[in-house]
Amino acid sequence: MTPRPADQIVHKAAWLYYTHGLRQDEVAQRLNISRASVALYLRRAREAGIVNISTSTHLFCTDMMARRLEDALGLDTVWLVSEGRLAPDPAAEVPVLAASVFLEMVKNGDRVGVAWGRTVYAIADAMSYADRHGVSVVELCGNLGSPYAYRPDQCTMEIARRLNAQGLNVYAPLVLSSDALARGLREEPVIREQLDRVSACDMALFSVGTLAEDSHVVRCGALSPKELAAIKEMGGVGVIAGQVIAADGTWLDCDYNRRIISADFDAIRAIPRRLMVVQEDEKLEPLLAAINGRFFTHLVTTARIAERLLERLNAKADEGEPARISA
Amino acid sequence: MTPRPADQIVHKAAWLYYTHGLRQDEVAQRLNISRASVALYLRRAREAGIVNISTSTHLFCTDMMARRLEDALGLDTVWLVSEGRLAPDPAAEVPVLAASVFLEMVKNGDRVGVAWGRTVYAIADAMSYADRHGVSVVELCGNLGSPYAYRPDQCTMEIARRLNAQGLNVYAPLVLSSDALARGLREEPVIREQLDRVSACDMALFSVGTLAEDSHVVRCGALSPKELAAIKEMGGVGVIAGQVIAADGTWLDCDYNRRIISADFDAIRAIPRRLMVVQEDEKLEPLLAAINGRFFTHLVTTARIAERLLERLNAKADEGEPARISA
DNA sequence: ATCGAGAATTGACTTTTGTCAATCGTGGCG
DNA sequence: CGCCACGATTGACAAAAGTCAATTCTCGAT
Repeated sequence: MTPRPADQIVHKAAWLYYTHGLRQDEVAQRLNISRASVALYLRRAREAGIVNISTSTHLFCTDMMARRLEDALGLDTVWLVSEGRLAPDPAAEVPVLAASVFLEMVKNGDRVGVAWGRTVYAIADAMSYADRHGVSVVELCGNLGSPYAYRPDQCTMEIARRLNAQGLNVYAPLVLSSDALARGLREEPVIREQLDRVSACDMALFSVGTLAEDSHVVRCGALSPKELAAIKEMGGVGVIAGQVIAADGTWLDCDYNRRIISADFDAIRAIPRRLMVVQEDEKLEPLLAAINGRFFTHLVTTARIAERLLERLNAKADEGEPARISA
Repeated sequence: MTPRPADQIVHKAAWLYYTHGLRQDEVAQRLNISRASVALYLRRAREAGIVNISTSTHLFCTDMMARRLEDALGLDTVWLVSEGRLAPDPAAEVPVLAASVFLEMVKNGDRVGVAWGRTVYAIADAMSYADRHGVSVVELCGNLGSPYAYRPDQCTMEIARRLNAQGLNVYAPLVLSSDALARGLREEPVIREQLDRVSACDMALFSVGTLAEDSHVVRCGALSPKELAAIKEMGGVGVIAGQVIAADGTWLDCDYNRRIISADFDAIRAIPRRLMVVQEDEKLEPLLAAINGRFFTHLVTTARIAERLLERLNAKADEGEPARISA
């Protein structure tokens, strides 16, 4: 790869400025260009990810509530955003924090599984560029062909781009029209292989979906309002990687779930580090279900949700039913 | 590591400033402190590693290496060609890159000194035509009368033609049969004047030669295999503008060198911009010698050579002998 | 050769950041 | 209880960085 002269000078300016700590006018002098150009090049370097600036997320796991959640749920680490001067709207801050946490969690050579949805997309969007080696990003579930704004493959590819990693998509639709077809497709070697990659992941990133009329699965066309009602009737409370789960965190045995191409829940649970991100207050119930299903080991959410989570856990504990929830 | 309360505010300031891109005064307002404090906290955050600013190593690894070489050798600019789709054989790309680098470096009215050799000839060959005014191209050393393919005057004239410049040759053989004759010739006013032109050059272009059996100096007939062996015995490792240099970059005091008509090393070093071009892996040792002799300010070579160069420099530095190499 | 569109570059100006002496607050000690 | 010492904080100024309209350069089309 012969360097283009244009990039060369941008990189050089960034090197002198950030690595050597020269001032812009010194850089300009060295490169025989105007200081204004240096400022321009530096901006480009930042935008192109030649320079990475990351901030420690330590601040958000110092909360007492975060500690209590970790203990109560047996989680590895919990990060909480509380409202205050720092974050006028905590929910809006969640993807930003999640992006930083995610970057801190990804190590060189990792294989990372990502699900999809509005939350995951927002995280991808907030993520800064990072300089990882040998990372691959794989989809945890099938795709949606429709021209929906947050397509699974877009999430995957965008995150891969930011990590300078390889993106691997699943070449199948998320939801098929019949059980039989889905079963057949799952047995296809290509698809089989792609889904098997999941358990070999080093970490995973996902959110949990709700089962409301305006929820993601409905709006993206995977689930019709009529089906939705039936599924809720049967005990569905949330969505993990496209599949419906019951309140106890188990796979719901329903027609819809049988028509899905997605990672097996056991395969997901085999991934050592699994980051769950929850923004919306409405996701409390689905989140509780995900907890019961032991879907995640790390959590980023708002203090408000954490509070309500703890209330619910304590209530359960008082009723003498701690077995399921406190792992 | 429980954070001290004092660290909390540093974290917050860093988060708002670096992750959210607020200005210092905005951060100050949010945290109810003075902007001066924010500036102080941010400095601490950087020093404590709460924020991490790094330049990408993977995405621009050849650029990184170039920057490191520049730093280690105190060079003005280093350009590297690495293998890739564009250049299956990086060495073959070197003259092409060198030609465009050279053209960028030549300004109207410049006097350019060129040495000769296969590399320089290849550069001349790869050079596109440019419309410079008042440029003159002068030879850095005497000529070879023999019908050798890459004659010094051919290099000079070809480059002059491409630059629309005036070519000035040295009207003397490169190597004479006796010390005395060479000394006499050097005192000739015409020759004297021609060699004196060298230090008045604005830039120079050259490569460094090896001292192998099949090397340029041998094949062109300047040096017999027997003489070659003797010279290597005496510590010769490379050739600059027809003259043999030792590993430390100094002129080798030998019979051959005394019979040469070429530019004085101090005159060459007086030229402000000096472009060294190295294609072949075998030239590592001669190149190291040329570095020690501070013969060049700009370098075009392959990533492979750069890598080995850095290894060697680091090895030297570890042995506590950095004085010579890191200028 | 000439022209013009679009990109790159720059000088001049504004905004933001860095610095430091002066001030404030706090805890230890006589 | 007052006083001192010392780190934290700040206001004011200097330095550096950001911005943008004007200019120059580039390159392709006529």
